[in-house]
Amino acid sequence: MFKILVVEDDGELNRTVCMFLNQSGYEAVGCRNATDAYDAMYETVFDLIVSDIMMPDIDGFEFVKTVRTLNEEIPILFMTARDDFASKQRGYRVGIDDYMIKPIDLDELFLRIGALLRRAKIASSRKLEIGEFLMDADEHTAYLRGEEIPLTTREFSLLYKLLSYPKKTFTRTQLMDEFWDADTASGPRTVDVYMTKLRAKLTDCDDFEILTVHGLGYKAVLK
Amino acid sequence: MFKILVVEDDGELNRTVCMFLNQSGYEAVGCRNATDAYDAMYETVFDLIVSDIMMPDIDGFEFVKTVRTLNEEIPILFMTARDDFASKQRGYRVGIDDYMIKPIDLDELFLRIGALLRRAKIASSRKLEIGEFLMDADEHTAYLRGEEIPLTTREFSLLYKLLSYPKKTFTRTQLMDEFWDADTASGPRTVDVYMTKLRAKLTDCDDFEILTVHGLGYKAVLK
DNA sequence: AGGGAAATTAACATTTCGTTAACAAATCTG
DNA sequence: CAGATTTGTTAACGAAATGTTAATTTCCCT
Repeated sequence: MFKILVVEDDGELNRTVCMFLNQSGYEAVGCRNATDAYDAMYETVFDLIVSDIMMPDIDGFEFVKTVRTLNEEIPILFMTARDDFASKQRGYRVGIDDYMIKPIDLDELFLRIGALLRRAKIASSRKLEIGEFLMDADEHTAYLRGEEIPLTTREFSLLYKLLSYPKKTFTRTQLMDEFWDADTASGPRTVDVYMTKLRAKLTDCDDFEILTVHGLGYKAVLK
Repeated sequence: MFKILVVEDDGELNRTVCMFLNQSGYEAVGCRNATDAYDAMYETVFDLIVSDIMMPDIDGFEFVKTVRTLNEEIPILFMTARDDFASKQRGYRVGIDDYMIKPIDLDELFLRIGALLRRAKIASSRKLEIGEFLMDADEHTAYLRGEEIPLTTREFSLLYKLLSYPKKTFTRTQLMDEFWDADTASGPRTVDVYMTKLRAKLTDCDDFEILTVHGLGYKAVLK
């Protein structure tokens, strides 16, 4: 069971995110400000932090800075309001591991959290859920509305990767480096064929789609 | 968390820059002279140095020369009071990576630092944010007020480059050398077409603009 | 070894992108 | 101010990337 700390001063959003994460199999604790968050962290060891940037008193940057002096490893995901765009104090990049722009797409939040936990080698359950579509890396199966969609090994690996990092573009080479033997002689165009096959098998899935990034590769985007 | 050393004898500017960088999510340490800087570097490993040129006792050139004997990698950005071409040349000769002229535009400083860190491959994220405009190199996407602006590969590369070094003029040849194959037969006027296309796609963006430098090339300036 | 599934290649169709060329507009220069 | 040079813009063409299908090879399992 992974513990997630949600620091967000907007009560409604805080509640929404926590409820969603709890329903998704995580153990989420919500705090309305950084001070409460420090207290919570004093009591509990969290695996990941989701934090707002704009907060009264101590803002997200200050908060992260303090957290990082205590723990350099814990994955941190920032949430920022679109209005912050103008007034925002730049600085998405430092010390945090990922960020999302409000309004928060909960499915995407879930995927990003999964990816962060996996990357942090804290290995989360290897399930992936996007709307009515479900992938289970342990069972090596995919389901759409409860019905199994048979995928071959390659198909599964590729789709799982794309969906683990929604919107992120992968080149054919990146994908092949990861799932093919280093000494394989297969051409990069092989990937194209898999994308065609995946798209064909996923025509009934309205939760995401595989997009081509011309000249680069492919990415999955949630709908 | 990236650590930045700021070497500047003007106390007010030093304080301003450090405060700004700290608010932006970096960890900035200020020194008023080279000797103090050496001490600071003895204690801490920095990821980047911002240094004045004109300083009492040991000037910027001497300082950089010494730093480079110890660390050939660390990005160094010079700040100088006047647009002195000679010291600019001399700066690059002793191994600086970038150069800004006072008065320092803090937003621009932020972007340049980001670009340097990215180039040094230390930066965790490859996002670029200017006002309401956002570029994400991982997604290969650009957003204005949250709405995606579709860019082709070339368009993306060129804009990303220009915005990483605001106000810096790039010649058509420089840009083509970087993004076109070495053996390409394309003429430099090709770049013009992309600038037209970019300007057309960015008509709604008020945060910066692409300017022509007659007889030289193009640059992006923040507004 | 043989059958079947999966992986890969090859070939062709289709789409997208990059480039050029031509002319208009702007800018520089003497 | 006028000619020369540089740049802006557009549309059309050609090249390159991708989509798709089917045939061929490889891999696995019994």
